[in-house]
Amino acid sequence: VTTYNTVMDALCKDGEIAKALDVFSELKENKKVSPDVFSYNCLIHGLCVSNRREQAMMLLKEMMVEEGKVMPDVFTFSILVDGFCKAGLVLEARAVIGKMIQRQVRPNIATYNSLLDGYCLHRQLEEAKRLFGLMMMSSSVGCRPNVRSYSIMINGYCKDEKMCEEAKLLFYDMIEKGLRPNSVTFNTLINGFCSAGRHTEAQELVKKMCDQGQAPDVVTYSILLKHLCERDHLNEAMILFREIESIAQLKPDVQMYSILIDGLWKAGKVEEARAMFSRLCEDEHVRPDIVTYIIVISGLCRHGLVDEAYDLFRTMEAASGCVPNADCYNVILRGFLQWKDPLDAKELVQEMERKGFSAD
RNA sequence: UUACAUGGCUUCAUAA
Repeated sequence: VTTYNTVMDALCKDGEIAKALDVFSELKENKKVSPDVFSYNCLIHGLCVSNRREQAMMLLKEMMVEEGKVMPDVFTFSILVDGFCKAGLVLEARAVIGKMIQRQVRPNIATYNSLLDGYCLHRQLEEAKRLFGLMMMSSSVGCRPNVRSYSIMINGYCKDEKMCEEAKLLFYDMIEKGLRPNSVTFNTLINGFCSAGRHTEAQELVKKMCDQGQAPDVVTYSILLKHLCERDHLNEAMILFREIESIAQLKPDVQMYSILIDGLWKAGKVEEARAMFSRLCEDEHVRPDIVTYIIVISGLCRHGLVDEAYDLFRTMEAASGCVPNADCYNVILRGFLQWKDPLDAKELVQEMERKGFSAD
């Protein structure tokens, strides 16, 4: 079973749900081995990630109906709770928690963390605070907040520029409680301060991070780069980028490249933007993804270079295995509408319709 | 062998 599960998990994480489901039916028909709770959990996870929560719920039903077979565990329910929360369906998530309690399965810290995050993402900070408060009282839900819970709350507060003071309080509170902020916690807070325009404090946090033996990572630098670009400090951004490679010895990832490319396009530095995109394409550690293409295509369009944009649009799949999605079509369509013959745009719309995409 | 937190784009909506 373990072998089957490992395969299914890998398939799910690769987005190959259909194949994972095939392996699952094969496993069901197999006379020697049968699916266990791990098999169900990883499939349910895969289905949730690909927005197929209905099907995930069907699998849960299957587990609950068939007596004496495979019983859902904390993981099963928590995965579903997380799936619903990420989709903004907090009520459904709560219903799942209700179900698990009925089945005598105790929600654990991960279950609550998902719910906390769900509230935060859904702009229900008040609810998140309430739950977090409950978690802090040892008698109530039976699990105290951990580093992740704090990071989630800090992120929630940071969504609102006016609340980063509160975020900072939480940061000190966790240290007081003996929890060590990790790089995610730092990055979250640094991003919050940068977004609020409090760059000095952000820099102090970076320093504090180093002092505590947490070296800034790719995400930390991406955050700094992004805010430098947004403030039109492209030269500084480029200098920092070079230092990231030479001094910090970090390998830029797609997101970091994309941040820079976007910043360069938006600053009108056409040649530098092109050059950075070529660098990305030549870097064997990274591959441009759909977001990168959207950035470059919209950058080209913004500067009237629609033909070049269209060329890239048509070649991206062959070059990087990146299939244009609806957003990508819309970006090139906007370029056409602005710069080209309406008939060409019309043709594009028809192509979109054939693919089931709608123009916005 | 399975679940939970941080960084990238476009449009739109909301908020102001």
